[in-house]
Amino acid sequence: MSSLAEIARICGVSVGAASKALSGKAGVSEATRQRILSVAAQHHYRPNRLVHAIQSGRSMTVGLTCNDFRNDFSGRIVEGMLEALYGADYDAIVISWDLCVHEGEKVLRTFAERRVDGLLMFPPADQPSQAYLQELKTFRRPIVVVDQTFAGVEDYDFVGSRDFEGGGLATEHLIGLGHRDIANLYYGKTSTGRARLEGFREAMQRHGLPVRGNWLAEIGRYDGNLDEPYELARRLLSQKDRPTALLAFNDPVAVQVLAAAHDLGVRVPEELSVVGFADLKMASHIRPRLTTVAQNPDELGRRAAARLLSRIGEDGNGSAADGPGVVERVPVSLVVRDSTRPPARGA
Amino acid sequence: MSSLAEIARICGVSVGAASKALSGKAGVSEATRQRILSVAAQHHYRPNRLVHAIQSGRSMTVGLTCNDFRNDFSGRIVEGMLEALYGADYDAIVISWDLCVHEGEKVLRTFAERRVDGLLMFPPADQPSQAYLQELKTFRRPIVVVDQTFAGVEDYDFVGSRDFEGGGLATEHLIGLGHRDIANLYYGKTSTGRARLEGFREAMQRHGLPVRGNWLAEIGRYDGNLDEPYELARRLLSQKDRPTALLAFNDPVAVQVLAAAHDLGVRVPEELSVVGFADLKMASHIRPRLTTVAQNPDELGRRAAARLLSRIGEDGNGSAADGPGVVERVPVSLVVRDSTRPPARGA
DNA sequence: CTGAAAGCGCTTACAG
DNA sequence: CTGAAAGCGCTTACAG
Repeated sequence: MSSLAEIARICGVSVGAASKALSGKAGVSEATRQRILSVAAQHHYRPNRLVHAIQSGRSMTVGLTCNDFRNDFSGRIVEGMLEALYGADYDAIVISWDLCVHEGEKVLRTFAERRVDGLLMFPPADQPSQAYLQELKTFRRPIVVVDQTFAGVEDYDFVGSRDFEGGGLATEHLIGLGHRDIANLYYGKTSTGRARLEGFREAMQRHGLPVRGNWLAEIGRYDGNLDEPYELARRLLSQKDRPTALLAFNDPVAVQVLAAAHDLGVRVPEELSVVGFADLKMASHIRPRLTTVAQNPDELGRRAAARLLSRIGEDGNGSAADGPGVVERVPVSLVVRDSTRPPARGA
Repeated sequence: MSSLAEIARICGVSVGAASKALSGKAGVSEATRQRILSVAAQHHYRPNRLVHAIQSGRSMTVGLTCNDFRNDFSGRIVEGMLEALYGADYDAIVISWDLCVHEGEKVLRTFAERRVDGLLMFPPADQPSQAYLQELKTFRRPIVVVDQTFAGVEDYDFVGSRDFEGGGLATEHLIGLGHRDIANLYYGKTSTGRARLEGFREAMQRHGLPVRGNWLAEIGRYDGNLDEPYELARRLLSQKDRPTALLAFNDPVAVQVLAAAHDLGVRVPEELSVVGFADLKMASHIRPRLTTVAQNPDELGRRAAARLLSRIGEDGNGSAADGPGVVERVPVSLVVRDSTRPPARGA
């Protein structure tokens, strides 16, 4: 990789002159500038941005920790982020959240040592260690938490979805169809899961409908296989007094509900209405097409990145010191498809 | 962010001494070292890795371009890469491939300016511009292409799956079940799609079975909605002489085939056997569970990263100059589930 | 054991 | 218009 010094030497000028010529600054004759420019192009000269980062104190990079890239939801969040960052000439250094949980402090140290200008945290359900939270405190740069909150990050900016409203929307939809016996397969370990459940509860209460204990199932372990959600759904649907409708934590869980119903011979939507959450691509691909609460992951990612960039712009290490973070909630909307319909039997 | 100079000043030593103490080098008394260490810890001193990158000529970062993070396949590749990189104390600067296609040269320039030590390219179907390929040539660092090849990158190292064998495996499975009338919904725009089709062709030929033109459908446009694959499947299955089995380009396409079959009232697997490719999570979640050719994306990612790291280790700008790149093919395997069974009517 | 100096690749005031 | 020098934050020979 040819250096400025080489270019300067070839052109017979000082590095200072070469620097000015290449950066478009005044102080060199047009002839000299052209000569330098052409030599630089010939030699594929690429200015070393690391130097600029050191000199300016801005690395023009942000750290990005993501829980998993395996689904259409987090993937689109990441894409939204990358898009917004790219537009601001920023790049992302990406580390998977798994590593954050297991070696969290080390990961944060890496980010600090690489002098990222800010941090985008897309956390999963697993609560990070105390050491991690501790290290976060000493991370003197803006942080934006995305989608999910957890204990210890209340002070940072947050961009998420209107999960509570989403839970309400889904419930209202089912109640509007005439359902009264509504089950909920929720994921209490995450802030989103709890909010959706609360939205459900509140809507049920508003309509004077009871939330029955045996129609409430909590997912304890959420992994890629989704074995537990499947089993829970199966158990729930095997009961004598089966619900006529079910709200799932999200689309993948809803797919497990469909699978369990299928395996038990319970027809959807004839005998059971199912609502998901997220509106992943799969939701409209499977049969029956899934009714779900659509989120806007791209927007989530873009807004999170935009907020971080604006914090970085504010300068003055806009970290926790500034007091409680700003909370932004992206709207959700109900998408009605084929997995819901009025109940067959009277409630 | 406190600097070494500050730490040194506080301790009343030279920066040189502080540097030695913190890096564990000899040349400072144990007492001094301890003092420096404790002051550094108190002030949350984080060495500036950008400086180290400049001094050593190694940034300990690699560029990673990915076509889309939206699915379980590419996501797991990326995770495999991040895992391997992290183990070698490397980090990834991630840019989405979309940007590579549209502003490819600019993206590569960014990587060059950030002095990444190598490049992991996970390309999609879209052929990048000439300007991009041109810029690639002047990128004097190792490059590893993953999963998919395209014209102009034959000289770089490549890590992909045994797509050809996979196509053969799937076909042999169907033939073994007694199918003779096998359709193929393929994606000719990608190297993987072409290889799978060839594997199919070769297997059919080996068994003396004809590949019928009207049972061969090429996907022209592959996007997230998969509207075209759905339509193609629908048309294919609406023919008078319907095939008894169908090979899909990949799992998402197979899901569209299931949807089309469902919508036409064609029962799977009773009237139609369907085989996918990839073994995404969804494959075992949907009903009927999908028979598919399993790939190993994590391994793909890990191997690609390992190969890149080894090239970087070799030093001497191991780029195209070294002649044709090494090609590595990760094995695939058939996973038989519920979407395939012997044909009902005689062939 | 400790400090002063050079150097990594650049930019930016400051002299000629 | 052009060059020499200082400085960004560090490391590493080289003197004391």
